[in-house]
Order: sequence, then C-alpha cells, then structure tokens
Amino acid sequence: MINSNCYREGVYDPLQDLPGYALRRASAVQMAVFGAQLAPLGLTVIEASILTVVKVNPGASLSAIGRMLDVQRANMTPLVARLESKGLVERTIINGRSFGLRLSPSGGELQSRLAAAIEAHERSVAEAVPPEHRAALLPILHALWRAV
Amino acid sequence: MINSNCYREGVYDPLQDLPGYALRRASAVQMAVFGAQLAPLGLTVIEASILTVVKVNPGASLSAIGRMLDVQRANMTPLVARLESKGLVERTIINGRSFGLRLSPSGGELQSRLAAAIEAHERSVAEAVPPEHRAALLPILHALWRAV
DNA sequence: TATTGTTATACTCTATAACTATA
DNA sequence: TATAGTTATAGAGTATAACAATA
Repeated sequence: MINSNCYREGVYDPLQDLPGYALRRASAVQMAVFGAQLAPLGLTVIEASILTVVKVNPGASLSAIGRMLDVQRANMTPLVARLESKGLVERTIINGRSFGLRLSPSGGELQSRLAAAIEAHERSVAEAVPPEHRAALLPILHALWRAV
Repeated sequence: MINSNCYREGVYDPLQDLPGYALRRASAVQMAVFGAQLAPLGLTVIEASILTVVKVNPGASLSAIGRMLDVQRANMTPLVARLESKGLVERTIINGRSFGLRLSPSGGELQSRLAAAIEAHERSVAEAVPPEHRAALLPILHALWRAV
C-alpha cells in the first residue's frame, strides 16, 4: 500500500520513512521555527542556550558550558564575545586561567523574555506530537541523543 | 527527585528535558555519526540524500529534488556541480530551461555502497530506541516534521 | 602534564537577492 | 507571468591545529 504522501510532483521520496532522515528534518523544522521566534530578541538558538545555562549556573566556566552544550572551546570564544558585546553577560574570575559567566542586568531582563519564548516553543513542540505518543517523546529523544 | 544526569562538573543542565532541545541534540549526534560513516565514500549527508533521490527518480529536475529535500535552488546548483565533478550524476534534458539528473555508471556503483551505509545507519538509529517505544518513533518524527 | 582560553582557518549548510532564459 | 537554473554574497555553525598562560 502506497502512502499518498510519498509522491510530490510525481517524484517519490525514498527517505521520508527513514528515522534518521525524519529526525534531521524534524529538527531542522523545529530549529527554523524557534530561530524565527528568537529573532525579535536578537538571539540565535545557541546564544539562547548559553544564556539559559548561564542563568541557572552563574559563574560556570566557558569550557564547562561548552562541554554541556557540545560546543567546542574554540567556538565558545566568539559566541561569548558576542554575548558580551551585546552586554548580556559578564565575566567573573575563577582563577588565573579561566573565568565564569553570569548574566548582566540587561541579560537578566532579556532572559525573562527568553524563558517565555522557550516555554511557548517547547509547548508547541510537545503539542505537535499526537497525544498517545507524547509520553514516548522524551525517552526516544534521550535514547537517540545518548546512544546512536 | 533529581535526575543524576542533570549535573556535569557541578553544572546543572536546564535544557536536557526540553523536547525541542533534545530533538536538536539527538539529530546532531545522529548526523555526526552518519557523516563519519559516509566520509569513506567521499560524500556528505546532503550529497547522499540527493544521490538516493536521483537513484529512485531518474530524470527528476534539480528544482523538484530540492523541494523534496528542502534545499533551495540556489544551493542545489553547487551541490549538483559537486556530484557532477565527481562523475556521480549526469544531466538529462527535460526542456529548454530545466534538466533532469540520473546516476552515472560510477554513481550507480557508489549508490550500492551508499545504500548499505544508509541501511546500517538507519538500523542503528531504530535500535537505539527502547523496543517499547520503537513503534512511536516514526509517527512522532513525522508529526514534528510536518507540524511544529 | 593537562587544562583554559584564544587565534587562525577552512568547510558545510543556509538564506537572500538579482539575473537570464524559457514555459 | 511564473518557473528553472545560475551567480554572488553573507552569515551561522562546526572542526582542527597551534599557541601562551596557568593549574
């Protein structure tokens, strides 16, 4: 039996039922939507994730945050510089070779709006899943995240 | 009750249980693994997806393939040029303003190895999901893909 | 010696606008 | 007029290697 969605313009999609491909497309759609919702805040998705981690873990080092988010040190540097230049985060001294990050006052204000955006987005993600499958959503994603 | 995985190096991860974030991380892991498996074939993930679509739909146009894969025309051009320069695909004439793609002989040979790599990867993705949740995997991903 | 932060660099993917040629 | 393909360009994310300073 042929799924009618398999054809677009007479072209058959051999990838749509492959879980890895569907995972990539689902993630891409979700990232695009979330990115658009963050645009008014002047933030990218990664910047938003850094701000959220910093808010919850004031004083955490650049390296520790990067490891948590799977962003390499070398790539964290310009990201943090961007957040600093926007006046959203400040450095705190840990020791002579590393520093921690904390939200600045304006970073704290922005974080409130950011938290609302995240909550709205995450709700829409969860609600996009048929109710009977919602309980499986996080277990599946965590399993894929940790295991593939 | 605190999930022991919430802490790494004393830093708490406020994002890990957000479905959208977990979706992004799961996709990223999967893409990295699959990309590494494709490297010996000299292909990127997107190139592999184009080859697979072309194999199943010989003669499909650049634009139609791009729409299916959600790759814009302007970005399809250099991708197709890359595949052409590797001698993997050939152009067929559709009309004066568009052309179709088909696998070249060497593209066909590579596609066999590619199909095996895809099958192995997709199996590992499915098997990474706990058995009781496997039936929900595709319905969830399709719902997120089409709906968020 | 291992780790931190930095710099430099390169590659892939993505997004937009503008252009031509054709349907 | 709308579509196909192209070109140019810019931005975002990612990856590696190397370096100085510090633990």
